[in-house]
Amino acid sequence: MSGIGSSLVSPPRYRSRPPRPRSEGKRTRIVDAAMRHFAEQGYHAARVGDIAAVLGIAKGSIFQHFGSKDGLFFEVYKKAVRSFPRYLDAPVEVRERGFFEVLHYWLVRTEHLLHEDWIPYRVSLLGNYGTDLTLKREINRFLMAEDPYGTVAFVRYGVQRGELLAEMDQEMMVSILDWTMERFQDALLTEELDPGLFRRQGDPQEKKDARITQFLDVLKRAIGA
Amino acid sequence: MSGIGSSLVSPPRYRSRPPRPRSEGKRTRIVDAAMRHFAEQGYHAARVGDIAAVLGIAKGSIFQHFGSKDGLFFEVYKKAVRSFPRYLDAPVEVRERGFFEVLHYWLVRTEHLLHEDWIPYRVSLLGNYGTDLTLKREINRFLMAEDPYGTVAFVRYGVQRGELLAEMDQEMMVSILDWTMERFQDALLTEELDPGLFRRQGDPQEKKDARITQFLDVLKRAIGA
DNA sequence: GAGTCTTATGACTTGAGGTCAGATATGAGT
DNA sequence: ACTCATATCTGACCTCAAGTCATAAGACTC
Repeated sequence: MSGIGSSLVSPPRYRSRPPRPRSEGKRTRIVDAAMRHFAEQGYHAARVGDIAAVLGIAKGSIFQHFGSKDGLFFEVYKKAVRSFPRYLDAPVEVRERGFFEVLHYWLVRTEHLLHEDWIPYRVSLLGNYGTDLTLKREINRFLMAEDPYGTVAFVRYGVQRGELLAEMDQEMMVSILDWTMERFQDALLTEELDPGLFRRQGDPQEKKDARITQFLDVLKRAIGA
Repeated sequence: MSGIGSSLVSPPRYRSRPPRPRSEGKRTRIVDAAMRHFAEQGYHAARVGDIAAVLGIAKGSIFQHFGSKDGLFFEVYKKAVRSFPRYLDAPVEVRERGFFEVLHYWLVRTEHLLHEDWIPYRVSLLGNYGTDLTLKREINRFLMAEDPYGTVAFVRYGVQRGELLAEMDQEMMVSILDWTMERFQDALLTEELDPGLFRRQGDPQEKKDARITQFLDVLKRAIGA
């Protein structure tokens, strides 16, 4: 844990310009193996040496490519988050039914996506709550810069359709949506990934559905037109 | 970072029953020094050895008392959070003006409290976002068990006064309040403690007040009667 | 003041992140 | 093919902080 912010982002010095294809491929393989490892072990328990061993390469190699454990995790986190769908990626017929139908679609859907591949979800959980404030700052910068879930566009969409309050500050609505959706999904997901991490223990399916509906009602009242 | 959950909570084995007064006093002194140190350095950069050095005691002593760095931090975190006021600690005249006036009171007030003593706020930030999922789980258990801000009682108060929706699940309202208040306060506070940690950079005071009003409006719509 | 329990000490062990000089591969130019 | 420059890989090595533990010191009881 270096703590030097800059070393997090800037890759090794000799990377003067062109990332050779061989290098690019190896980076990808490292990130994939690391993603799995972080997801399984958690940030602290994960060992860079173990990741190298799994890949059959030298530990030093990983540090050449990513500079530090932080740096490696940051790449892993970005890849994980980028693999998630954006709000407006919902099917057209869902989108046509409106803003809150899209939200409903994704809330229900998240659970299925989780079962298909829980690894990136665990990584995003780690990035959001389980690393270090220094890293968290990088992560927040990334989330603000990329808006990976497309929340901004989604809110604009809701306003254009007249489903969201036109007179409310859009940035406020984006924040509210980000905050509550993240927490609500964490609460749903961690029942399976990390029992006890957030409120409540596993509920039966019908209660989950009821909670989703209830949660959407709250949101509708909060920012709906 | 042991990762063994139990070692986190259960202090050293020989603590069969009665915590002698001498021991209790020393624990307190260690926790206070550690709180300052964690707040200043962050979780990872903080060194148990440094804390011991400041106190002029042996590092081993700290481990005797708290078992691990995690264990020490957990105590520090609990103390920090317990030092915060509960919602219903607001002055009577504010309480009489109603649920949302109490919220407003604390949102404005938080900034002042922060300036008086930023240390526990930073520690709570560390506990919420900057340590480890294992520790985070303990922390969430603690928050659920103790409800240190008195959110449950506060929501009940709002319902009794007829200011909150009687027909909505109270636990849902508690969650919504916890989630959004925490994040909103983080956003306000970290502008000063950790610029760039959350959305937006420092705004002028009048914009902050406007945001508070706006945020309260959202909450009123969301869960208000 | 002997005996017993509690607490403090600091040298020691462990182990993971990180470094770097040298070995090795790659690819272009001739 | 051969050379040479550049990119990449390696693994022994270093650093440093968490955590351990045998021993010493203190405190309390009778």
